[in-house]
Amino acid sequence: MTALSHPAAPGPAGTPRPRTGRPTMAQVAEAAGVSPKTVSRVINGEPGVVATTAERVERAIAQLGYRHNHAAASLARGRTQDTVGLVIEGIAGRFYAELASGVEEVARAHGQQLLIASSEENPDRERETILALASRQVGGIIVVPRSGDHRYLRTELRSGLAVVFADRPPQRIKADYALVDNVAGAREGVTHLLRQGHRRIAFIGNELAVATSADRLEGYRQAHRDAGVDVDPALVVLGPTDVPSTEAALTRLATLPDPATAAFTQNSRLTMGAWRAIKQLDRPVALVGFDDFDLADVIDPPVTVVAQDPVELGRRAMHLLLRRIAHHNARHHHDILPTRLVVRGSGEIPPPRR
Amino acid sequence: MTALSHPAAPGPAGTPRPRTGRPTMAQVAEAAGVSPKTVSRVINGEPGVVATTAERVERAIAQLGYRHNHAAASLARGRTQDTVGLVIEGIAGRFYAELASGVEEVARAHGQQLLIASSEENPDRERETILALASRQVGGIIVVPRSGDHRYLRTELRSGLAVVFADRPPQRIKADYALVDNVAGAREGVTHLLRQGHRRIAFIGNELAVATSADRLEGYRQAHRDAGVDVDPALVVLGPTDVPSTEAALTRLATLPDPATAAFTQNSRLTMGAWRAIKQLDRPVALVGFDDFDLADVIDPPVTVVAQDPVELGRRAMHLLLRRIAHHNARHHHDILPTRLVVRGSGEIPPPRR
DNA sequence: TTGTATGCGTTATCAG
DNA sequence: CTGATAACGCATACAA
Repeated sequence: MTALSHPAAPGPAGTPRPRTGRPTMAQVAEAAGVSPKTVSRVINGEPGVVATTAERVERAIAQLGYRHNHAAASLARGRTQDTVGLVIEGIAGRFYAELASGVEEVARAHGQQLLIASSEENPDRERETILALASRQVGGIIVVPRSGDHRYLRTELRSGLAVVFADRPPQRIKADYALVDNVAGAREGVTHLLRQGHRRIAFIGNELAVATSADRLEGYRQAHRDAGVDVDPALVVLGPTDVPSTEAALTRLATLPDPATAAFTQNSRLTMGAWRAIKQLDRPVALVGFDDFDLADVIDPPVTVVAQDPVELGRRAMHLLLRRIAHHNARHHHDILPTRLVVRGSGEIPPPRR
Repeated sequence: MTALSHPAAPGPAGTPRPRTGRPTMAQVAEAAGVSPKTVSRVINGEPGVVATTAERVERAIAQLGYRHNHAAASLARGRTQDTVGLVIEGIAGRFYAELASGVEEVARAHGQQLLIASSEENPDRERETILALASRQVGGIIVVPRSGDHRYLRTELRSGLAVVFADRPPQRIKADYALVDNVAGAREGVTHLLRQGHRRIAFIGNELAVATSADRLEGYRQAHRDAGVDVDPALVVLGPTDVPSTEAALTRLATLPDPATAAFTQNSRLTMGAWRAIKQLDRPVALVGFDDFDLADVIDPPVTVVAQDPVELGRRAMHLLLRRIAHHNARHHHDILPTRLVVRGSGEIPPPRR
């Protein structure tokens, strides 16, 4: 009676089946008549295995349906080497989608698997999500931050986690980041309106806690300063995040006793909301938005935008991350991408005569 | 001379520092003056730890900056219990974004961390991506499949991986899935055009290898059959995937000797492409698209669509996955979601008089 | 209520 | 070129 007759028999002889039902390296090794270490070598493409042996191992792998256990490997190695994480506010929205595809493109070109997780626009969840990713032994993380204080990352950074910020800079810690030039972009968009003669330009944006918001407002202010025009604080509205509330905000601003004759909106959702409100008004209001969107050129009136390149932003962030992973002690790098004013509509909306 | 004087000394005494620079449970235990098991209890919220001890442990955790090592835990446990994966073709596009947010919503409600990975519209990458996720010990995976043969998943399914298909059914294997009713939706949209009197309706879609495409074409055929109208194969175009190629296709179909007077498009990108082409024509062409999109109601002419609910689709898929994880041997479930015809534009475009 | 011993599946070290 | 052995950090029995 051989050992094979008693597969369930305990004792030092025999290779126990793993609890998960998946075959292990030890089983593959036994089937191929080699040691586990040799199987490991074949799987990881390490040199020093003769072709015939490798082939035997490959066959055993195929026959048993063996799958590499990444958790075990990463535990044994100390840290994962081929996975990076991306934490974004939400998967919805063209901007994040494009940013993610830029990250992915570069990640794949460098043999890295990308894992995306969402923080749901919630600072607490942001922290949880990042730590969840870190505890899964990713080699590095790209964060589009929501929160205003990233000191909670100090522990991770000290322990060697590579972290890069995208679209918004880190706050209260030092780290690599890639951004678009929000100040210059907003300044250019608002200057475009000022050049047309507008003097009462509304600004509609998010809360200032989000850095991009503050920067775009700063650009709006700079444009006014450059043109020698005072900003009326009553025309600056911070808070709307969806289409209906933006519609309401714009309608209010355009029907003030001394109304806004133009508006600058801070992202494409707000731009669409503002555009819808303008359509309902009897008086035309000029509009420039930050970030381009589908059909902006064919709606009537078409919308002039400050276009950014989210795909490129993602690529840059991933490059920064790769560099940080390779050189943990390198100096911090910052990438600032330019924006591009896309003027649409031949007949711009002029300000009313006084 | 105590052991502490020789921190680097080998031997059974002393707790070695981990290679990653991150503190381990053993270090926390030592700092708190308890055993590793007690630390484990505190971390996992297991009962049976007196408050004062727990507090000591918490303090040690905070001071050392301890982070749970998920890889080690998942190895020791045999399988991750709180992570699920979602594999989609690409993050870009409103449909996938909304689907993902539906999945995420339910995942979070059930304490599951969601990891998203993209297959880049490539069947080979789809397989790699799924296996990569599986090797990371996720508890289950939701797949929006691209490939036409999923037998490669048999190994994973046998070994206990929970897999659910979303938006498109599995092929050549049995598994849970959640879909929208593509046949009925397309039939309703095309019937809408037939009721207006159109007899030459173009169909523009993707390759038939993608199941949704075939189903929507079937709906198109059924609508014709129900109305007693023959389908002209020359009006069925499969292949365009981007806006320019769709524009070209529609322009060609609308300028045939016996031209199409209406078109049904299979997804929102194709709809936008068709709409742009129609704008350039001197003759009006009626349009109905599958899947709704931003601004479809305000462009001129507005676009009637067969709307689906991708968020709900994601929710359903996640529910199926949770059920499958809980009951690995349950019967397979299939969820078919209805679509909704959204008629837009008061003045529909009539077919030309003969 | 707390601790001890053992194993999870893989990789690294070093010997053959 | 290949194999034995010892970690890796945590969880699970079971014992105290």
